[in-house]
Amino acid sequence: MLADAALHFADHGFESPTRNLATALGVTQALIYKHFASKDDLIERMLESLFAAPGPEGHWIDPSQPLEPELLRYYSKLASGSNEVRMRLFIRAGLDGRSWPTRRGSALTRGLFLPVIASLRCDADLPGLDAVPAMRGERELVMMLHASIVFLGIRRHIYRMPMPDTLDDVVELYVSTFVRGAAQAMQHLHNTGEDSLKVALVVARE
Amino acid sequence: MLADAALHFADHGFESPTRNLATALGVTQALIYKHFASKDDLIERMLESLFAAPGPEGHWIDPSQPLEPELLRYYSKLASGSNEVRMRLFIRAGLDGRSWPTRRGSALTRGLFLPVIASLRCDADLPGLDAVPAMRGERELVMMLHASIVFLGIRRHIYRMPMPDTLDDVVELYVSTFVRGAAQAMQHLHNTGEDSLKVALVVARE
DNA sequence: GTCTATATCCCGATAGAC
DNA sequence: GTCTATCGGGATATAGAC
Repeated sequence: MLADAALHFADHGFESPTRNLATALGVTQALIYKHFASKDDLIERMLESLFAAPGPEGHWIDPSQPLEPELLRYYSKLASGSNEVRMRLFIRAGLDGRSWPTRRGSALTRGLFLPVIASLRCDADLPGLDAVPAMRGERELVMMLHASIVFLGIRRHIYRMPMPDTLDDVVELYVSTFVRGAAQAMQHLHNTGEDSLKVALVVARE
Repeated sequence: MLADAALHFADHGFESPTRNLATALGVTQALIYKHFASKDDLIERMLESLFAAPGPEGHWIDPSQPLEPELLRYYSKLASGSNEVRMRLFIRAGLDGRSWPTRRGSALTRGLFLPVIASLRCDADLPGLDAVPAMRGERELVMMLHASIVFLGIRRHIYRMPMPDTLDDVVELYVSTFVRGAAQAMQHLHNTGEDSLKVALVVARE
């Protein structure tokens, strides 16, 4: 039931009347209020079921493996498995000031960005994260790749632009371009003097 | 008046009641219907005033100038001047299936992507666009940089994450990382055999 | 141009039968 | 669990005075 509600709200927005939702579910409007205290209660529980992922606690990228294949594996899966319902609700939630999108930030930093930074450091013969904490600039650097992949999903699922079935070729293009560019960017970040990009990253412990 | 309506709808969504809009404008609700045939008429004319920009017809990037400073100039301006109202309405319009977002695609290709591709070709000693038409992979490559910059605006204006006042340092990081990575990506794109990334780009004449 | 007043319909939510 | 029926408020849009 929550999954069907998600499908409906993803398409029609949270302001869609409960009567329309009920029709889509094949039940009467009144029944919704036997299961949920209010419309907002339904929406929040639906978002929770989607975004409060129990989530793998470990790293999504293995920093002990070569970086480029790891990124390819992760982002190919992300791009091909990118779910229209999830993405549209994630953006709608952001526009409406619901808190789910921002809550996921620290999980992303711990599961993805930090291991990628560790791997980039290793490849560039730079000190590990134990010796020198991750810097804001390093996170922004990894965010560059992440943003470009997520944006493929925005083009496909938010604007519904025509896209080929597979984006593996584009993901490969982005990952290889990033890895080559990032090697020099990492050197630059670690060699310059004081800089706002060098500020140590504070990662919420959740 | 349209500008004030834009401000209101950007925050509260297109479903916001006309009464609330009228209050924000400091007029009565009935007055809106003396100026606009319907609520949807008002919304469409507001979006038109924002997105049907007469627009500079020429290139936004000068392909005869060195690429990196040109990109820095263009994207610093885009990132710092990125307008919250415009961005939120652009995303809302996309979610609601309004046509303005997709209509702007070809202007972007002609004004930005094609000149950048021309400049990248030149730097890599590759044939010009007259000899070999722009390829899909080249546009996707430039899109990588574009997406990463636009995503900064999404973090700031859609999710309203705390961001520093200036993002010039991040823009500089992205542009330099891109330019270095793109040099090799361009060679790769032009040297491989048949590939979906090599398909010639069709640009709508508008 | 801007207002008051109002028609008509639709929304979220509840009551209560089966 | 699911339905029918309905309440009170709020939505878009119109009528008509100043």
